[in-house]
Amino acid sequence: MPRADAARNRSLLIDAASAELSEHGLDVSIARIAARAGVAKGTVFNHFSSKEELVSAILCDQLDTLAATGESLLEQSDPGSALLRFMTAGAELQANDRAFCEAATAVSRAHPAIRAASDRLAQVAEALTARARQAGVVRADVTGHDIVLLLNAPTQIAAPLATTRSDLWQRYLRLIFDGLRPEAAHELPVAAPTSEDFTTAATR
Amino acid sequence: MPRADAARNRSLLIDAASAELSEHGLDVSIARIAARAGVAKGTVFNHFSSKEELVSAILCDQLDTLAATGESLLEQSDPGSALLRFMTAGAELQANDRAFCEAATAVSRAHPAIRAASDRLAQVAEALTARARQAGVVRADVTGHDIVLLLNAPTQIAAPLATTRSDLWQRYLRLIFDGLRPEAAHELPVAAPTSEDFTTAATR
DNA sequence: AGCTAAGTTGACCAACCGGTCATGTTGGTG
DNA sequence: CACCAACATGACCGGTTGGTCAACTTAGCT
Repeated sequence: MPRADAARNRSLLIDAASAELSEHGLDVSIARIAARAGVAKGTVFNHFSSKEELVSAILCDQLDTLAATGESLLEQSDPGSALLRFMTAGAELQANDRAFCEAATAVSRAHPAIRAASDRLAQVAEALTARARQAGVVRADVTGHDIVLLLNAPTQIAAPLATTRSDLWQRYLRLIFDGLRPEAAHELPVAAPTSEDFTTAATR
Repeated sequence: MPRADAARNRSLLIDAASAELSEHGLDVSIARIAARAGVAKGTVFNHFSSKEELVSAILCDQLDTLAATGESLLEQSDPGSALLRFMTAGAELQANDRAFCEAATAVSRAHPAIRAASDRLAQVAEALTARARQAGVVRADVTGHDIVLLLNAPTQIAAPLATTRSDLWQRYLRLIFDGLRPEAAHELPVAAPTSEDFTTAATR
C-alpha cells in the first residue's frame, strides 16, 4: 500500500504526462512533465523506472479505453454503424492526442502491457468486422487486423492541415469506410496481415 | 565554379544524407551523415548552412521526381490507371524512405523550395484527378488536394508491419483507391481542403 | 510525541545535439 | 614552382536530454 502523498503525486504525474504528451507529442522532456505536475524530476523516476515506462502506462490506458468502447459497440443492433463508430472513436483519440498518433507508428509493441492492450483491441476489432461483413456492409476480404491498422489513417492523412482544418480527418475516415464497402470492391493484390505478422514484428 | 574536390564532397554528402535519411528518418545526426560520406562534420555546414537546408534539398529532389512522374502519366490514355500509378509512385517513394514519410507530416512547408515543389505536385495531382473524374472512374467529390494528402496513407497504415510485410502498403493503396470510386460513394461530411488551407497551414 | 521507512528533492552526470571557427591543407592558376 | 583563395578539419561551445543519488522531509504507526 503506497503512502498517501505518493499516490497523489502519482496521479498528478499521470495527469500531467497525459496532457503534455497529447499536446506536444512523444518527445516532451521529463522535466516539462514534472514541472506541470508540480514535482521534482527525481520523483518521476521514483514512480516510473524510465520514460518509456511512463509513456507506456498512459498509452496502455488509452488503448484499453478504446477497446472498451469497441466492446460496448458490439451490443449495438446495426453492425455497419457500430464499426463506423469504432473507427471514429479510434481516429478521434488520435486527433486530440499527438503522442498517441506518433506512438501508433513508432512505439515498441515489445512492452508487455502494450502487447496485451493491443491484443484486446485486435479481438474486438475482429468481432466488429465479422458482424459487419456478415451483414454485407463490409467487403469479404477485409479483416479485423485491417481495421486496427486503419485506425491511424484518417488523422495521419489530415495531419498536414490539422492546425487549420481540425475536423478534416472525418472526411478521410468516410472515404476509407467507403473503400471497405462491397459495392466498389476490386481484388486486393496482397493478403491481409495475420496475427503472426503482428507478433513477429513486435519481437524484432 | 566550385573546386573539384568540393564538388565531389558535395555529391558524396548528398548521397550519404539521402541514404541515412531514408534509413533512419529525419533525426539522424549530422555527425552520422558526415561519417558516412567520409568527411568531417564542419564540411557539412560548409555546403549547407543548416541541417534544415540539407534535408530540404534532398526532399525537394524527391518531390520533383514524383511530380515529373505524374506529368508523364498525364499522357497515358487510361485516366484511371494513370491516377493509380501516380499514387503508387508516391506511396512507393515513402515505403523506401523513412524521412520522406515523416516529412510529409512534419517538415516545414515554409521553406520556399519545398513550397514550389509542393505546388507543382498539387497541380499535376489535380490534373490527373480531373481526368479520372471526368472518365467516371473517380467520384465527383474528390479533388487533387485529397490525392496529395492520400499519398502518405498506404505507407503510414502499413508502417507497424513494414519490417515483416514490406509490400503490405499495396493492399491499403488499393483499398483507398476503391474508396475513391463512384460505386460505393456516400456523402462526405466535411468539404475538401482548398489551396488556401495549404498556404495558411504553411505560414503558421 | 517520537521514530522509521517511504518518499521527495535538486544538484549532478555523461551523452548527445546543431552549429562555429581558427588552423591547416590542397586544388588550380600564372 | 610558387602562391593564394577555396576548402577541409576537428576541437570546441552552449544547450538539452534521460537518468542517478546522497541528503533531506514527512506520513503514518505505536
